[in-house]
Amino acid sequence: MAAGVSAKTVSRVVNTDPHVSPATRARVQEVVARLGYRPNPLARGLATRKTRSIGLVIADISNPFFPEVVRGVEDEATPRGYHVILLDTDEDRSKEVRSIEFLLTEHVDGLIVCGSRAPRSILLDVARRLPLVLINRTLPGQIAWTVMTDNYVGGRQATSHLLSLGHRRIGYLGGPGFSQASRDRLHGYRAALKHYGLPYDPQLIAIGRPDISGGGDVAARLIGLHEPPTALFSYDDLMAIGAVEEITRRGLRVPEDAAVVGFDDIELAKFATPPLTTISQPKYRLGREATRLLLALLSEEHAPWRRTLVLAPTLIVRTSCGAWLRTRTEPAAATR
Amino acid sequence: MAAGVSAKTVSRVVNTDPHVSPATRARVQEVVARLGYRPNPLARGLATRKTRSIGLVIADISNPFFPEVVRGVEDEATPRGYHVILLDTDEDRSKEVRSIEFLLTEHVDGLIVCGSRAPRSILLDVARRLPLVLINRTLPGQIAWTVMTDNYVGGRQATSHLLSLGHRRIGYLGGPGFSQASRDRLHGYRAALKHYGLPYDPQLIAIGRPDISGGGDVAARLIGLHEPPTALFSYDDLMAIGAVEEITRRGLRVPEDAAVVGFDDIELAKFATPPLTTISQPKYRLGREATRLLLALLSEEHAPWRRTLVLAPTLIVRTSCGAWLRTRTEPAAATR
DNA sequence: ATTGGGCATGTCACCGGTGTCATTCACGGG
DNA sequence: CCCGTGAATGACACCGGTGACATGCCCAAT
Repeated sequence: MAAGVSAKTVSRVVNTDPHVSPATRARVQEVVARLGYRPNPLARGLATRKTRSIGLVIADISNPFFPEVVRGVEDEATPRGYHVILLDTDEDRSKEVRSIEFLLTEHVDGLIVCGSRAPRSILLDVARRLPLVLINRTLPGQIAWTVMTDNYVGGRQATSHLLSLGHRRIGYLGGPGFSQASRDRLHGYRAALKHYGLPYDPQLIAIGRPDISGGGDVAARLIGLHEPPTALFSYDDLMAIGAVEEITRRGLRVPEDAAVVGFDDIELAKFATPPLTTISQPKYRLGREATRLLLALLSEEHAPWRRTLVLAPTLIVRTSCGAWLRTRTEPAAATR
Repeated sequence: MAAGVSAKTVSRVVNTDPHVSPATRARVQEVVARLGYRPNPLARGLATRKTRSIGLVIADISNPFFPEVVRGVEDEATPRGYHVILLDTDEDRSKEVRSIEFLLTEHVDGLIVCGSRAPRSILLDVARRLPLVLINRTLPGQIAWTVMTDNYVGGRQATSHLLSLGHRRIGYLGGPGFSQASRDRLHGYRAALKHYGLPYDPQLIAIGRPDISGGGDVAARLIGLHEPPTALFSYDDLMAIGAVEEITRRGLRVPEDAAVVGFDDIELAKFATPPLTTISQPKYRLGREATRLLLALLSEEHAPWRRTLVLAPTLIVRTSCGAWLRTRTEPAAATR
């Protein structure tokens, strides 16, 4: 080549192979810099069967929960030379499956799926083919890894908060039925009821699209009940905001006529009217930890022995539950 | 191969080359389906020098403006078999340059840059190498294509709205100095002032990070002025919300003590307290049109002759300007 | 002086497709 | 009956790197 050296030696220099003499290395590096040479990732990928890319499948980039996760993933992956192929499933189960298939044929080195609704069997197949890290979902069989918020605890916290404020008829605005996170939160909800010795009434559970309009729809159904709930626990903040909107439209007030708790703690929750009491998830950290885990698996140094990393949720008390009306812990004026 | 046919013929079938007999085609297709064969995009890319991927560089995925754009891009690209490599520059100029370089070595077929702050010369170089579509930024020389909101008009609308409400001292919370969108909006602002026969006072202009805390900082500077403005026009909604926060913290009220207009019309604007009057950008369409344009360039059928597509912004009047205080067009209770 | 071992470097096939051109074959016209 | 023509198909090199292995060389041990 231009440096009077074989292609192979260039390859060695670029990949910092130790078996190169310092003199040659320096010479090659000089030429590389001068020519602005960049190895072709395609050729490299073809030869090594590694693309240094990871697939990231999320449910809906328009839901402010996900951009935080994406940032976490990127901030961890990019500095280590991995790039991220992001696919949005639009909360659609079959689209998620297609996205995953696409990423497989694209030969990503590993996969992160956040907010998965795909059938278990498919994910198991995938996990057998390449390293798979799930966010807020688990898989049986020690094949995939998981990073999640403790959704069960989060659901319990939210419900207990409402119960402690005196509510006895609490509705659950559930997310998609295929969502494990939604089911986990529901379990937490039931556990809290049980703890208070209250019966579980399936009538008070309704599921819908996890966005603002979906929240409105589901809330409308529960409010329309013969004996409507006095409080709502929502699968996510967007649905909660939709619910507040729906309640307000009916001329009722939040929290005086109906209390609402959300989940996620997106920025909107803080600025909504009234500011939304919610369960905070460590969104950025979920992305970051999932990626850290995935890259560790890829470097194969030491596959972490723990298959699941559980992060703690936090109850953020604002005003949509009227906690201050009774406990006076937070004055009404404290909007932030 | 398995179908008793050469690799080349399989290639022809997969690429729907017309020079294959129907019988052979059917046979090959059957085998392809049975074996679940998928062409390796890397090998293909190596041979054809086309990767069927496009790079998308955005400033900050956490800013709700961008996810909408991203969706637009994906919804247009994915169905046509292109995939999107998304990179976030964190509003950092040099990071943008690095991201673009990365995408070049990654051999994307084309590039979309949204919210660009990179030096003009670099973008010109890029545009000479591959099709480049910019969102909300232009380049001289008929080399790159542009899809943009009419930021000049948007700036004028916002400022005129405030002027029509009687404000005479209007501050501009500017975005990053390298942002053409911010400068364009400033020009609109100045044009509106001029139209009203008012002088342009550079003291009333301050720039900062285009996020909530940045908006708070910049607002604080303007409010601290000897003779503070009575209204603020903000580069984007996040800054506007930060400004409202800052104003409120000082015990002042919006809109009574200071009016605020934002830009973008993100969801937060609608739900903020008070609901934010803002200039709406067709975010999703920006992404969609940019991609449509880029893919048209890639298919080379007919490079569109118009280099620039300008979309119209819309003034959305809510309550943060107190328009209803004077005009009574929108009652105070109309939160949505 | 010979030999063996380790290091630096090169050779060559191969990753999995596609572009170019050659080959084969059927068919119609002279 | 022969030949030209065009359609179907295949052979082969190549895209740009890397893995496996070979080679050449220097030096220490015998």
